[in-house]
Amino acid sequence: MVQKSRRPSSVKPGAAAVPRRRGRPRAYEPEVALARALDLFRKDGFAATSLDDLSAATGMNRPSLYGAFGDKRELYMKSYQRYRDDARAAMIDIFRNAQPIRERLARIYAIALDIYLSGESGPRGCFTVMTAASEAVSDPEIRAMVLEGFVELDKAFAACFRHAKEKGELPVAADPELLAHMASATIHTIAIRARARVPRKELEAIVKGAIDLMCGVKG
Amino acid sequence: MVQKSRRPSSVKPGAAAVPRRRGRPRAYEPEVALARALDLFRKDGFAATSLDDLSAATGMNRPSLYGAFGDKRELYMKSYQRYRDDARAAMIDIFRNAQPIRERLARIYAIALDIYLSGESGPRGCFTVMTAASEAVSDPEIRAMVLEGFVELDKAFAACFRHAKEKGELPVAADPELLAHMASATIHTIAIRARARVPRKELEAIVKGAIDLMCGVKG
DNA sequence: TGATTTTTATACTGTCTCGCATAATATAAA
DNA sequence: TTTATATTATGCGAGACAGTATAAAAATCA
Repeated sequence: MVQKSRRPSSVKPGAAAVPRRRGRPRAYEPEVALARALDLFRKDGFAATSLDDLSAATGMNRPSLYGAFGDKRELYMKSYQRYRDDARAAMIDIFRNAQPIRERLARIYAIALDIYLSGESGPRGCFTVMTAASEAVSDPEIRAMVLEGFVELDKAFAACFRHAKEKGELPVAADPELLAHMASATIHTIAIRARARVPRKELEAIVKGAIDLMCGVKG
Repeated sequence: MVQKSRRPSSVKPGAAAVPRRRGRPRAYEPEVALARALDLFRKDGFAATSLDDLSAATGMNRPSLYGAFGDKRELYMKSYQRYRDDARAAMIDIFRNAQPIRERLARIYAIALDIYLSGESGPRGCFTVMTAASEAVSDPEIRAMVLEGFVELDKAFAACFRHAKEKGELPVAADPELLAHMASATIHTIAIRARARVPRKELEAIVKGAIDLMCGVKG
């Protein structure tokens, strides 16, 4: 459960030779460590995750953690950014390739459910929602990040609905921004319910109903 | 900021004489103390709220807290039950008196917003959602309470939509359970966004859009 | 080889944490 | 009064916690 302490000296052959750093080499890969930290934070949240836990999970001792990521709060914020980057990467081609709106929404929610339901010791939900529910109230900087997360999702959905409307898939009276809020609401409700271990089947039923309502049952 | 240490000896005149307890009288009223504890938990959550904080807020010293409510976890669970009782009480006459569905929903969401946006140091959102986002994953008993909270809300909304359908306010094709899930989703999204300090106006716009979508714009 | 640089490893510090043990206090009953 | 009971008040103790100081280790450079 620890990063292997001696990394293979192999360097990608074609890649430009990285000018070997000067001192003792790192025993960890920052990307891997950050992913492990994110795993922990997603499960228990900021306050209930100790530096000892983080140290054990990342295989880094305390001073290395500080050197690499700063204090606990900074590590949390970097973990959150990483979460957002991962989620964005998982969705990127959906938002790029234009498909029929219903298909598009179905794929988005399927990926969201994969993210929310993953985790060895139970589903972990959406990290944006978790952070909103905890640190966001008392920490302005974290609150700003969370708010940005909400807005980003709203905008992405709105773009989908606008596109669909132009294609004539939605009634002319349809309001893309409003529909986007409902699409986000659906994301939020399945994220929260996932943490209470509502089974995937039920969450999928909620998603299906939401799509029907937003796009019209006949589609 | 402390409960007055000597309570007025006045007993409700008409009420049956309470057979005075034997030992030293309590310096606190359990109901008041529980409300203060709930206030704290709603703001910072379980892990970030210390017994010292709780002691200060309730005006009870540590042993009294333990005597009255058990350990921190028990106090948290009792606070949560109290939250649910309060919310239920605030909604009771809405779910009893049958009104047009749109009016009914509007009133429910207005009360919900009052609850979510209250708090001296910023909006605190919905305690059910907060608990789902934190303790629910690792604590089965708390998870069960949270799940119950979701189900209770879903059922209450479903009853509203069923009633409206019988009255002919909704299309015959309308599915009350499905609409209930969307109504709950709307609750969840405004609860979460409230904690990120989204202004009330915006939350009200989301609510209005959701009602239009669920009930049909023409109403 | 020796000096320099960067990271790891160990251990420490002061603070906070929860839960409880003990003693003081205030009431009712005998 | 004295005794029994129920609460408050004080504070202890073992452990967890975040962050850091110091020393050892592993690499590059000269």
